[in-house]
Parts: sequence; C-alpha cells; structure tokens
Amino acid sequence: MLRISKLTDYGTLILTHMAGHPERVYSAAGLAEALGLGLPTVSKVLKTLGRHALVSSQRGAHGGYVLARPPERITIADVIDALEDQPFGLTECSSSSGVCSIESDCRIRDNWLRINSVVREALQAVDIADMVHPARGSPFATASATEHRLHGPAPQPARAAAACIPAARADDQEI
Amino acid sequence: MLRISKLTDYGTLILTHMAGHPERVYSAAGLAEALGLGLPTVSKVLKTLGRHALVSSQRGAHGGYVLARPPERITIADVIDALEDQPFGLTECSSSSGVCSIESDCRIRDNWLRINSVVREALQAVDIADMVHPARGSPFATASATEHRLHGPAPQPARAAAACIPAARADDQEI
DNA sequence: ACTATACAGTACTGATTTGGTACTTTTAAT
DNA sequence: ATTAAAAGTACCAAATCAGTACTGTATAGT
Ligand code: FES
Ligand code: FES
Repeated sequence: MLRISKLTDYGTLILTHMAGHPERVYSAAGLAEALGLGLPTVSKVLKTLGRHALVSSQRGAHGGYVLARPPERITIADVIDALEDQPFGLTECSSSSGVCSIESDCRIRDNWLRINSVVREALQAVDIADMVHPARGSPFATASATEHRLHGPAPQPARAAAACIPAARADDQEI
Repeated sequence: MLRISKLTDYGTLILTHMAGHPERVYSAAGLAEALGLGLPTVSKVLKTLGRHALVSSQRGAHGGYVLARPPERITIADVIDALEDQPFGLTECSSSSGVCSIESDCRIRDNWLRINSVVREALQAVDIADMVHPARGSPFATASATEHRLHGPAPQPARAAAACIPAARADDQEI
C-alpha cells in the first residue's frame, strides 16, 4: 500500500518529540503520556529504536531514553529501516535477490531497483531535526533525482495514508 | 511496510509486457500464460486498470485489452493510484484531513505532506515505456518525461505487500 | 438466432500481517 | 531492600491481502 506502518509513524513522532530537547532523558511513560499513545506501544517502539541505535537507553531508577545522535543525523530512512521489518524496497523481488524465479531475465527488476533508490534518497534527505519545524525552506529539494522545479510555494495536493493518532493529545514538548 | 501490493506489481508487469506492442490487443488469458500468473488474478488486475482508464477493453469474441494511451504516458504513480486502494501517501493522517485529532497543531504532518510529494514525483517520473528497457541512461533524473499533475478523482482498489512471480515464467513478448 | 469467447462485477475464504497487550526478567538508584 | 524503568518474550485480535469462484454482459462468427 505504499504506506509506512503505524509503528514507524509513531517512531517519527516520538523521535521528533525527543528532538525538542536532544540531551534530555525521556521515560517511555512520559512520552506515552505526552503523545497520547499507549505505554506498551511506545515502549515497543523505543525498544526497537534502541536496538537499532537510534536512541540509547538507561535502565533503572532514573532511566529512560535519549537520542543516540543529534537529530540532524537521524533520517526518516533510518527510522524506516529500524521499524519496518522487511528490507527496504517497493517490491519484494527488488529488495532481496533469489526470491523471484524469473529474476535473471526480468527486465523490470532493474528498474525497480532504480526506483527504490530514488525513493530512498528522498527519505534520506529528511531528518528528524527537519521534522521539528513546520516545513520550512526546502530540506527535501536535494533528492537528486526529482528536482523540485515547478512547485514553488503552492502546497501539493499530496495524499498519504499510514498512521496518525486516533484520539491523541499532544500536550507537547515536555512530558 | 513501504511496499506496493503484489497486485500493483502484477499491474506493472502486465503493462510493461503490453507496452511491447502498444497497439496490440491482449487477452487476459494470453497475458496470464505469458507472465506465468493465474488467470483470475490477471483478470482482476486488468479489470481494475480498465476502470481507471489505463487500458481499454473490448468485450466479446476477439476481445481483449489494449493500452489506453502510449506507454510513455502511463507512469508508475498512475499504476499505483489505480491498484492501491488507499489514497497515495506514506502516513494516514497526511492523506485525509480530519482523521487525526492533533492535526491542527501537529508539526510533523506538514512535513509528511512534503515527503509524500517528493516520493510521488519520483514515481511520476518513471513510465511504462521506461520499464521496457533494462534501465538505460537515466529515465528518472529528468522528471520531465511525464510531467502531468495528478489526474482525476481518487482511486479505490488495492492492497499492499510486495510481489514477484513465485514460480513464474516469462515466455515473454507475444502471447 | 445461436454459440463460443472474453470481459465485468460481486462475493467469499484462507492466509498473512499488524497492532496492541501482558507477563517476566534485568538493571540501577535510593 | 525497594522501587523505577527498560528488555525480552509471547500472545491474541483485528485488519488486510491474495487468490478464486460464480454470475452477468457484450461481441464475433456461423
Ligand atoms: S524479479 Fe521478480 S518479477 Fe522481476
Ligand atoms: S496529523 Fe496525525 S499525527 Fe500529525
């Protein structure tokens, strides 16, 4: 469906929130409260992010999570890599070899690989620090393949579908 | 999971195959045979593509499907729009408004919209004619190829996952 | 007209994936 | 020792996919 999973969306939400104070230690419970998500869910996401070294964790009494690197160094592609369990790619036979029987003489596979890399570059061009701001200048423009010629200030009618907060409240910032 | 559905992948496969002889009428059965897919499945995909005016159909005895426009005018984004039933976009609350409770003061939504449009442009830059060739020069770099903005109303069909041919055979070209 | 062919539409079902939750264990501070 | 908080494992319910079957409709050829 060309959508990221809800968990991944939560991940960006959480990381973006944390990027407000990059040095600070956030507890899972605090984040859940601040973002209006369930604690178990937030916990799950954070654990996974920790496993992929996007956040580092501190156990015990005053423990919690901190961004493992400055928010400018965490891209959307990183978050997707961490939270989606299939390898990156729009089609299955383009993300792993040996899956498809006609792989050898498939003429479209090669093109899918290329499309994949274009999309990936687009996602790599956006980092968590960018997400904190309400879409300023043009953090994305650089996506190499697709030049943003012809779309100036006008907001694109792009649609999307993935995950948002159902009955969430973003009291925001501090927990 | 950031994957297109198998059905969508089949769609590109079918359309690419048809692009070999853009004028020719292909029967669903012939395509199924040529691509090593099940007839019901191919049929389903073609029906949907027909509904979205990517192919036109001729019923009756010598009927079949023909590309509704030259392959250069059919982009990957078109195929996705036709075969995926959720509206295009990586996250749900960036797709339709009113879905998310914190939409008004959500700072990341705006960015998702932007990411969506970058990804979409990438997908719009590749057309079926490009797919016929084994990835030549740089069909993508120049979004110029097919630059028509979004078209009509929203699509409908589709699923998500990934897809390749499990035990397929691409006898290829002619049916 | 009759018949064979081929698309159109609808609906169903099994399988897979996802999202969320619960429970148990480990670590650290007080 | 007690408490706070993360880590790990496992599980279940719901949604989504993918494929198939069945019925209807239009066209070509005889
Ligand atoms: S490699 Fe699987 S369809 Fe081309
Ligand atoms: S609009 Fe739903 S999370 Fe931002």
